[in-house]
Amino acid sequence: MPITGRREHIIKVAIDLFCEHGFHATGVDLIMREAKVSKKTMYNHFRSKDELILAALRQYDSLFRNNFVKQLEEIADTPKDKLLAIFDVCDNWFNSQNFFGCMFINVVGEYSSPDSPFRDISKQFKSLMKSYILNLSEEAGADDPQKLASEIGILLEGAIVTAQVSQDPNAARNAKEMARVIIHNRIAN
Amino acid sequence: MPITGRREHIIKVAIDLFCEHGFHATGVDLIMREAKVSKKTMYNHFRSKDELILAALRQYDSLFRNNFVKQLEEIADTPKDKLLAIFDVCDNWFNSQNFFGCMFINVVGEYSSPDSPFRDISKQFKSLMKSYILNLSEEAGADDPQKLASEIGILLEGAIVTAQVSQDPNAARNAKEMARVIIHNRIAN
DNA sequence: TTTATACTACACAGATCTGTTTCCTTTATC
DNA sequence: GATAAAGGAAACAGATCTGTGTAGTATAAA
Repeated sequence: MPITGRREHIIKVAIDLFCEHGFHATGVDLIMREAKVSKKTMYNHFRSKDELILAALRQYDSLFRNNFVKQLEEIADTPKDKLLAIFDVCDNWFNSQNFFGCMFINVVGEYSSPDSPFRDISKQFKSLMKSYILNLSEEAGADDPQKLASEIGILLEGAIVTAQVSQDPNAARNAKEMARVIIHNRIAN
Repeated sequence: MPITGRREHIIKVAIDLFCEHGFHATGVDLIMREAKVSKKTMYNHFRSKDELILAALRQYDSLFRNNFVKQLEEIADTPKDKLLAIFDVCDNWFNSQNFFGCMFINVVGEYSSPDSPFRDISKQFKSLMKSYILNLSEEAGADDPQKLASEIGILLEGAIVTAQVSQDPNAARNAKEMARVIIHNRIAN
């Protein structure tokens, strides 16, 4: 194990465990055991469990968004197609082995205090996702890009939760069909 | 305190605490303190914390659905109006003081094990909600009631999570507008 | 080779959690 | 009023959790 990668490695392991088992249920001991590092090392890199959670959320934030956009641009060219392709990327995500819903939705369920930093990061993540969608909506020539972006955002959240809780394999496809109708309805030409 | 209401009272208190703070973070001690009952009484009524969680989920399941349908029928008459009124009821819910998202979405975030009874109850709750929506879709004369019900369901989940995580006050209204478009698109006459 | 840094392994402290038990009091019923 | 069931208060057990401290080891740079 290269010395420089230790911190990143711990975060990576922590992300997986937090996603699968939640935040309170995932103990520091489990993380350090899975990451194969000593507790001393853990607390050398992170002052507390909360700081590790913070680091994990931050890392996952950029990781997820980069990956999401990358996949999107691989399978769609025009802004309008990209808006629709959001749900194709989701379909892959939902059917992947390690799908446990959205980490940010889940963390807000566990930490609802209005001044929790985890809430802030989650809200910011959703805001950044929406910004990207807004950009696509503008490029696609929507009559009201803000509204269309909000709507696609709701469809996205709805698909995620439906796939997670109802375990509906058609969640992404159903959301995509709605998106198609809405987009058609919200773009003049 | 009437003796017959003790069990119900504990469940009621537990529901509130589980909703606000989550399930792992809510200790048995806090519940018994808030409910003003001794630990003996708690464990006399519930074999374990898990059983209390189960009872809370079951109680909230019927409570929420009854209340939801009741509100719906108070403000809308026709099936089509009821489908739309779903999001008006949501708007009230989201703006209520004690809105911490959907208890069933939250519990699945904390207990993702495929054989967890909490998962089953959550899935069942979502299924029952969808059944009701499906009934309305049929009565409204939708071309494909199943599809419309699935779609309204996704909009509902999306609105809940958007209100909870993004704290968007327009979540319900935006979802309703989409519902209007979709319904118009899915009903022939 | 010396020295500083980061690591492992592990014991430990202190808090908290679930669940049990004890002792005593209240309450409902006969 | 006697009796039985249920509850309250609180100690307790045992597990688990976060976080610290110690002692010894590997590694990298001087």
